[in-house]
Amino acid sequence: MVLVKKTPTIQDVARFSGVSTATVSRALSSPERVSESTRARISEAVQLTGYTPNQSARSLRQKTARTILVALPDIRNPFFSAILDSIEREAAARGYGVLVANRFSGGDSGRRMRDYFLSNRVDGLLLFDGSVDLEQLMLLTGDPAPVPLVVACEEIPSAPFHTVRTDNCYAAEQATRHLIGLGHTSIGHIAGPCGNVLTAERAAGFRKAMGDAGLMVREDWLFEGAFGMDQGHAAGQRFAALRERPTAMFSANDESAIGFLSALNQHGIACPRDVSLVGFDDLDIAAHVLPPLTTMRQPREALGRIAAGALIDVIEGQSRSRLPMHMVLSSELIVRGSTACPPAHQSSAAASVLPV
Amino acid sequence: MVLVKKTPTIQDVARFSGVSTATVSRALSSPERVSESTRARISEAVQLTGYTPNQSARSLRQKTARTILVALPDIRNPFFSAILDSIEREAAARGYGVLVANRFSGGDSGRRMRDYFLSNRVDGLLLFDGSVDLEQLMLLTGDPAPVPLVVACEEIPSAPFHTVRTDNCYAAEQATRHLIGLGHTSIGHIAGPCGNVLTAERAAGFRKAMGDAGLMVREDWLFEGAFGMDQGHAAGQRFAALRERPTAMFSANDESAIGFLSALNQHGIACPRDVSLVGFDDLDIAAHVLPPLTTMRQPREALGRIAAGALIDVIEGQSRSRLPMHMVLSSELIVRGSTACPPAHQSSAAASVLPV
DNA sequence: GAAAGTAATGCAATCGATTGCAGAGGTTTC
DNA sequence: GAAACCTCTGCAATCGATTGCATTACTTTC
Repeated sequence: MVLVKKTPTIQDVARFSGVSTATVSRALSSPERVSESTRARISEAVQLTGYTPNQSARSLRQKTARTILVALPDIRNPFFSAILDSIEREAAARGYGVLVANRFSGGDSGRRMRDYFLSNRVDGLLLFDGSVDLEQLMLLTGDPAPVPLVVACEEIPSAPFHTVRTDNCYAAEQATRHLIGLGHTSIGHIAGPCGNVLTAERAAGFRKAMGDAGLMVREDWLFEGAFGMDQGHAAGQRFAALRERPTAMFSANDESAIGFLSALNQHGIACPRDVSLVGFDDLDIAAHVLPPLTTMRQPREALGRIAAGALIDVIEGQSRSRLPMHMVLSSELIVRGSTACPPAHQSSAAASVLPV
Repeated sequence: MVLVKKTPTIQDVARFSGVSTATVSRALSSPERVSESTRARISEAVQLTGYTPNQSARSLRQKTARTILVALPDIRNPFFSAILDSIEREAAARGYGVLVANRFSGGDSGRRMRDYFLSNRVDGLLLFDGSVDLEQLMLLTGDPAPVPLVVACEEIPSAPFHTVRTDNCYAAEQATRHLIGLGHTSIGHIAGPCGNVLTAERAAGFRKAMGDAGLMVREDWLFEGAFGMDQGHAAGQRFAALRERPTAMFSANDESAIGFLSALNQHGIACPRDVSLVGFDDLDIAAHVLPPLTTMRQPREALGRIAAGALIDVIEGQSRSRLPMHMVLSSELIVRGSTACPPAHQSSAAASVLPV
């Protein structure tokens, strides 16, 4: 009694409109090659049957999947989830689906990626995780014709791919200069996980700004935040235990900074009175912690959009240049309440007043 | 000179191992049907050629995509990104890919979903967005054989699908009781966006706990937080402007609560001294704001894992029951620093002491 | 008015894996 | 020793859309 409706195929449409499947296919993909009247009959039949092309059949024939793979280190990180949002939007607008592969590092990541391509599930890869083993993937094709791949955020030096990233080094420099401009001379740094390219770049920017200003970088004022709130908190604990503390800190990301802040509070260290703090990323939360966090805003929406667009351009062979392009987006300093002049300034001002 | 390596097919493996493609196929999918020696030769050839089955061909023949579609209202929301993380893990473990469709509501959502199924791109749908139009999707098949679909978080009453969710109403009740247990009698509520099922359930739990305790719910102490930090902040502004304020607030989610907190701080209203605050979700950030947020922890990891598992069971026809199952996970109260006894208690205690 | 050109359409091969059916060769059963 | 029954394997159809080539029926050109 139950009428099992088969999902309509191109055959059904062809039968309904009294033409061959070839004509139906052409009517849908290159309408100008089909006469007006036939086209009308076909689109009527499409309406009637509710036909949608079978993607598997199309993929098999055309060897494209109309799907991209996004490999992320940790999707729970709000930094990445915002990017994924804009990737998804751009991809959907261009008719591509988005497959996510999370925590995409570790031993067999190369093989897993390779399988995605070999099994024809995806046309391209958007890689946000620099720790992935690319060697395996590179085996896929000869060197001169690598798989469509765009590397985002992380830098993979000398690889023949487009990259999209923000200028971490310069941004870190700017963040540090902001503190220096406020009068701070003793400044520490909460770094990311070691081995990470971002960590290295941001630390380099910090050192550069310090060096340019003729300030010393004290190794005991460098903490590892590893990009997590808990690790930032731990850094805060160690900070509180210092005999001599810097008057300002630059954190390599907002999450570390927020964890750091919460530890400060536990120890009765006030921000920005006792210590100024600059974060990195401008997560939504940054404006809402106490005090609101001064931070370097990363253009997350643009990053995802541009990376996805570039990848699809490569897939469709529309990439403007044959050579790998390296796109660098710039960050913006957002000054909020977590930075102020150093207490030393005030006391030295006081000192210079009192003796008079 | 460039050797274009074609991606290896089952034909190549067959040729290498001197058997037919049928045997190779069987060796890979049901090894027990192939003799030991042949199997060895085949797996050697697989190694040698680096063969991976073409998923499009397989999908076409078997009418399965080994992919699920996850429809989310907003992936940037950390609540959802944590769930997506566990979905992805569970799906990957069972050999399924995860396609994400973000902001999956609005006019044509039904048609978009229908197309995903009709085009054979996905085998099932994990729906986190109650505002999606299911009618269109239901047209796909007869009523008795609906598409594999699991509805998570949101409740769609009387629909013939498995659902996985947390007991929002009871959890909200518990959260409110926690405040009542501390001695609060004037309690307000920051609600979610109106029209949302979660909003309604959490508000209902709030009202239930208040009613059970014989407490009045004052309509001017109900704010709309709409689940965003900015809206929570706005609610905080309105709270600060009240002539008479409640001594405690229950917020329908952590983000609203955090926005609310930041507004309180701007107005010099101290939490928990002047007002206690309970959130909902236990985002990572909740432990790191100031004061650390008391909140109802949602079992996010379990939610994603169970929902994905249930969906794949349905897809593979292993679903234990033919009837829709309604799984309800329970939440846990995490008491942190944002809740305390009401100031009224202290002053009344003081009052009762002083006159003596 | 013949040759050439063009527009619209159909035929049938093709993509790569799966699977129903059948056959070959061997073993068990009575 | 014939019938029945395995086990292992191959043949060829099949899934649904795309596309190179061929065909038909006009139109244009000189």
